[in-house]
Amino acid sequence: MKEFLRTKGFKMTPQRELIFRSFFELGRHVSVDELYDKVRLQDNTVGYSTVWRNLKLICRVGLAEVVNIGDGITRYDRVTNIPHGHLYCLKCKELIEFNVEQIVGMLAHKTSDYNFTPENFKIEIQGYCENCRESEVEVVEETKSDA
Amino acid sequence: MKEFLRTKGFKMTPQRELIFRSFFELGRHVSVDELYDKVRLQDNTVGYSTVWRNLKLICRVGLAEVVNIGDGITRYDRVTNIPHGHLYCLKCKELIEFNVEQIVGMLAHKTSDYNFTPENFKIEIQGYCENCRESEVEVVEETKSDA
DNA sequence: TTGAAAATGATAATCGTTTTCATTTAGCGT
DNA sequence: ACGCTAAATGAAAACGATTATCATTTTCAA
Ligand SMILES: [Mn+2]
Ligand SMILES: [Mn+2]
Ligand SMILES: [Zn+2]
Ligand SMILES: [Zn+2]
Repeated sequence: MKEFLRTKGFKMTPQRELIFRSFFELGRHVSVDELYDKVRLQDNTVGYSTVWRNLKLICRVGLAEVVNIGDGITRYDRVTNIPHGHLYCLKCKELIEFNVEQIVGMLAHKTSDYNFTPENFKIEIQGYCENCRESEVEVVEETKSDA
Repeated sequence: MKEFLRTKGFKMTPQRELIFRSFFELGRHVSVDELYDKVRLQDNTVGYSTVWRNLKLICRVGLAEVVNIGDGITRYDRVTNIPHGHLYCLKCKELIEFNVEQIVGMLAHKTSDYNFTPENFKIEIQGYCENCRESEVEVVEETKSDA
């Protein structure tokens, strides 16, 4: 990792190493606060700015990307070899990942119609998960009588 | 429109009427500030809060939905009969719409594997438009500094 | 070893969003 | 038409996540 960063022109530091390691341990959909908390468990001198900046760095070197589920909190998702989209449950806030390899392929083809060069694809579906499905109907019904 | 809102339990006001009309005149990807500016051209007594609240109302009654292109500004897009995705140019910030009717169909089918009930689909592709394609490489090199 | 460039940490600034609250208004029932 | 109540408004402040600032420390290549 140190070498990987060096070739990209960045230096390695103890804080950076801890932050990177902690991020990959957390794995998915990591917010700055979450990562900060995890990092502080091992070293409570690391600053918030440092965590934030390194999270951006992880993105810049292509190891993660931003995922925004609409709750106002920026989360960072490690980049996987297989592209995935997100199913976001509006009720329990669960975030399910699903394979979008084929769909990305089709989208990539579609963008060529616009002479557009894609860099990344975001496919996010909001709705209701298996468990929250029933209560969805109730909510809709309530909204009616509400009005 | 007045009747439409009344059936949903909302009142009509001169401000609301102006805001709704202005929103649909602007059409696509409208930020609060943009709408506020447009509204103020016709009535410079309308408050920012009122514009913001009515934009939310337009969403609540199903006439618009939030679109987030990652620049930190929430935009509101009128709901169209045909679902569309967005091509967002990372350089010139252009926002191109494209048809995703077929893809949404496939995604809807895919979600059933997860017993997930979709409510809405967000398909956003970041990249470089025709005009900005060449300078893409340079940009990546430049983006490497503190804060 | 050493100097330039980068990184850090504390803090403050920024900025879009949301809330608060006193006041006004819409529109229903009478 | 009138009065009432819930909704809507507008000014301002609160909020909160993100980003910038800056003095200090650290890395690493020469
Ligand atoms: Mn993910
Ligand atoms: Mn659009
Ligand atoms: Zn759920
Ligand atoms: Zn462009």
